[in-house]
Amino acid sequence: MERRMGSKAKMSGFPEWLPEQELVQARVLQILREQFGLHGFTPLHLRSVEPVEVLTSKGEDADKEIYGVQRLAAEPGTAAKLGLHFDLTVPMARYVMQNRGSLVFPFRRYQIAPCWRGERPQMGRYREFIQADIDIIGEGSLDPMYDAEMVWLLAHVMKALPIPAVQLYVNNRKLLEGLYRGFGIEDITTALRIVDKLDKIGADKTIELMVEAGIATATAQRCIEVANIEAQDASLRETIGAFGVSNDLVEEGLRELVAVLEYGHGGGVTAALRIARGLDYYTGTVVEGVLESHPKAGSVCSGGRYDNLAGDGKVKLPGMGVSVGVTRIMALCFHHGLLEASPKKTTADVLVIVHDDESVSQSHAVARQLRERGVACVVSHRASAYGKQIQWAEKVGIEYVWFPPRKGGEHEVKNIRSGEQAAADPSAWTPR
RNA sequence: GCGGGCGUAGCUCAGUCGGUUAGAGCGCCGGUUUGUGGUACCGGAAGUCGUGGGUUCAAAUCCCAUCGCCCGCCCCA
Repeated sequence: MERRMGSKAKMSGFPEWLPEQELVQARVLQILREQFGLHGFTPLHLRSVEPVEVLTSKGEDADKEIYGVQRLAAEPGTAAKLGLHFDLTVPMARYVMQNRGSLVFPFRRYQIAPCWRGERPQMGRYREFIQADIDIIGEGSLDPMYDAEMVWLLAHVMKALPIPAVQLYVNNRKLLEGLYRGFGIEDITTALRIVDKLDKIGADKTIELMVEAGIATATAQRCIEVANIEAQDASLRETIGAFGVSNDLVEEGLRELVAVLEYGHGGGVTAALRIARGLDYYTGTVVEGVLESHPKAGSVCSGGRYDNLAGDGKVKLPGMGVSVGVTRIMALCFHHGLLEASPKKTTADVLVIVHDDESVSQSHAVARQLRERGVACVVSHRASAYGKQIQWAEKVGIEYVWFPPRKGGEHEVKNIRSGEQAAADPSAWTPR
């Protein structure tokens, strides 16, 4: 059966990296796993597919971006009962509900996995993308202190990655809702959606839209004043106090938000009251991070508190989680040249030269000896001229070329960057 | 889902008021260099001009359709 795999065209929204890029991403993933592990989060792999009801129950218009999954042989015209998850939080909530009897709370886990959304692709926005998601779930209740800890953890993790600086912005939905209620706004969701466009369309247009939605001009103006607030410390209390709105939501939201700010970031996290985004299951703290150098490229990490995602009438399983948009980060960094692609296109550090067809097995023996000691290497694919073999090593970014002994001579290693060549012992030599 | 742009060699593109065998740079392969790369010079391979149809003596070029990719909106990692 002769069939060529795929077409040469890229599939929009399904990014695939080159080896040198993939190696950089692998490093990023490794750091994320190390950091998450350091904080006691357990890696947990959950399935990619969920019943459609599970995926849609917590997001109103999320259904149109969900990819349905069914057998090719399914009855034509039938709606898919299964869908690919669009984030890692919703499946995790389902899992925690199902296994709550076997889990120990507060439950911490992380998962790094692809997610799928059927949106129109663009730079940094894909239909398949890797997300690194980390959550902590409480049983009955979850101390607001965890909100602060998770935001701190997110800031810490982003700093540990080999990427340009990320600025984190936090807000609190209780605070916003409390203020908006205090202003007399009833349809909070609509108001927030409009205000969220402030950056793009400007204040005048925003007010116009709000008035169209039945909000008084003066009220709309106050909303915009709120949206413009930024703070890095408890001075936020006075700023908010000036609006003269006092209710439980405002008090609670303010307390939580200030707690996040004061968790020891030293100003690394900014409260920005314009941040209203995130999936709509968030109930309190919300956080969002952008690359300082490219804030308009969208958020590269985000998260928040969700008190009602998991649990039913009887059990309450509130959670706090954040996730890192690995694919978006990689795409932005590659596109804008924000980080060096790996100089290497392979994991090998050494290329073992093959002198001639008769000594191939000798070269393989050297390679085995090196690998036993953890030195990554490959044997040259062809006993061509040394220059050709060295050239191949150069092309894939291998720094060392190993010459097995000839005619009873010694092993030699050449560093092809420096040009240095010297005798070496395969049972002792290590790169660098 | 709505709006706009673009599909010519592996990559980036030139060529388009229709006219002989469709070009460049980079990359790739080979040679100068009788087995130790990177530079330089010389040579070579490589294209159903996205696809289908139409107009014409003649289409990469004009018309229609279709598919794909990219950008903006929406939304979000």
